[in-house]
Amino acid sequence: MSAPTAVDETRAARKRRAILEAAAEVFLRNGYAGTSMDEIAALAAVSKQTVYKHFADKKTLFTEFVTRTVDEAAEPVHAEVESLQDTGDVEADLRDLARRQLGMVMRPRLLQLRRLVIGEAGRFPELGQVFAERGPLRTMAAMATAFERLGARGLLTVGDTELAAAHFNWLVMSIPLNRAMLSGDDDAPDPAELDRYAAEGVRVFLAAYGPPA
Amino acid sequence: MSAPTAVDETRAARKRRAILEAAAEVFLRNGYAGTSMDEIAALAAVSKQTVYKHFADKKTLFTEFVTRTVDEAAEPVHAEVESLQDTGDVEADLRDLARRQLGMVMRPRLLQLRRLVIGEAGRFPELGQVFAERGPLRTMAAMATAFERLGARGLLTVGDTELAAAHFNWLVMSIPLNRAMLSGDDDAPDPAELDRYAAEGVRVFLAAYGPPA
DNA sequence: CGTGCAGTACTGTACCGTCTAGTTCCGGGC
DNA sequence: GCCCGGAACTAGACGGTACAGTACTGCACG
Repeated sequence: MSAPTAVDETRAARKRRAILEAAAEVFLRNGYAGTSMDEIAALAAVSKQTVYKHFADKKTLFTEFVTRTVDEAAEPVHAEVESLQDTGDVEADLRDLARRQLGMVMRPRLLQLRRLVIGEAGRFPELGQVFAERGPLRTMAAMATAFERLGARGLLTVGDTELAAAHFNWLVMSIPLNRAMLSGDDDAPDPAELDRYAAEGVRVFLAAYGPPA
Repeated sequence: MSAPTAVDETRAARKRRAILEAAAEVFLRNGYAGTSMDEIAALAAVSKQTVYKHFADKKTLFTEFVTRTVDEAAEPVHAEVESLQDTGDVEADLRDLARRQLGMVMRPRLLQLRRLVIGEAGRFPELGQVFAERGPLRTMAAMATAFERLGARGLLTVGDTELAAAHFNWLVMSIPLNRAMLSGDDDAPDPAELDRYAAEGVRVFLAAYGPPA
């Protein structure tokens, strides 16, 4: 009967969640300055009083929403990386990993969030930091340790593993991600295209960091 | 005596320029929604009436400012690329090119502009398109033709020249650029660091696209 | 039955775009 | 060199709207 919404949740907690969900939608659509608290309250089907009961002010609600959303989005990405270091087929598994990460990063919601955070980075620098640290930086750190292990097994030739991880990451993601940042269009791009970017990125990566000839 | 301001300029043209310069500063600092026309007028030392004489409304002023700034910033980047195709030392010249482009893209003003355009891409998609087309896309297209020539000369091994240009571009720029996008900090990064990103990017690029062994 | 919430009015501020009234600039005729 | 007429500009008020955050009343849910 009840949607994804957990039923055994105090009324207050339910309201709080409704507010955060509404805030997400409106902030992502209209930006920080373009969003009004009235609109959020209306969309959450909640009185403004209640909004201010849960969140001190607009800024607090905004930062709460951003950090929360970053965490939700970042979580599933890291798990994938772990399994990489025990791979038997480096190329195939790298390609798989690349493709999956691309799929994650290019989800419409995450694209919108990235745009929002970048746009406000000058005014909310701490949000940019949160986004970077809990998102890409954490993933790349995990990747760097995996690369280190693969290097020890003789399957990769990496000097600076951090740099290699960054190169891998951006070889795969840069093209579609940067295009998406500048075009307002958030629809998921053609999967075949993403396949291609993943494969070509991995190819270039392995040419530079592959096992010694 | 007279500052960079050209003296032989009609009064109207002078005012117009003052308005655009003020708009640049305020928009870049406070974003579109966070900027008021009063503030621009005040900073330009001009009455609001005059602002509206020159620009129909806020949106018009904004788009005019963005397209103008994009053009100014993009121009010097393209010239560099041309000379590449006649190079004698591919690696050295690629590294040089990479380093110079990095220096261009990482200028504070251009970083702020990029953030602004990305942040508003959902609401002003045409601006994102302008930015992309007159900026990175044009540079990459020029690079692709240079690569084609270098391929013909046997100095590179490129199949898809467009893809190779994109890979080159992002191998060099992604790391510092994406960091800058998310940290609010626009100060030019350590030059030695940029040297390193240029060199390492070129190294990886040549491993994949270098002359046949 | 009492607390938490809806509904809504309210305060104070800010802003866009227009308007008015007075002032300065500037080129052309003498 | 001097003056005039019109265009451009200044300064600020103003209407209309929107918004952040507060206050208050009554209702219904737990």
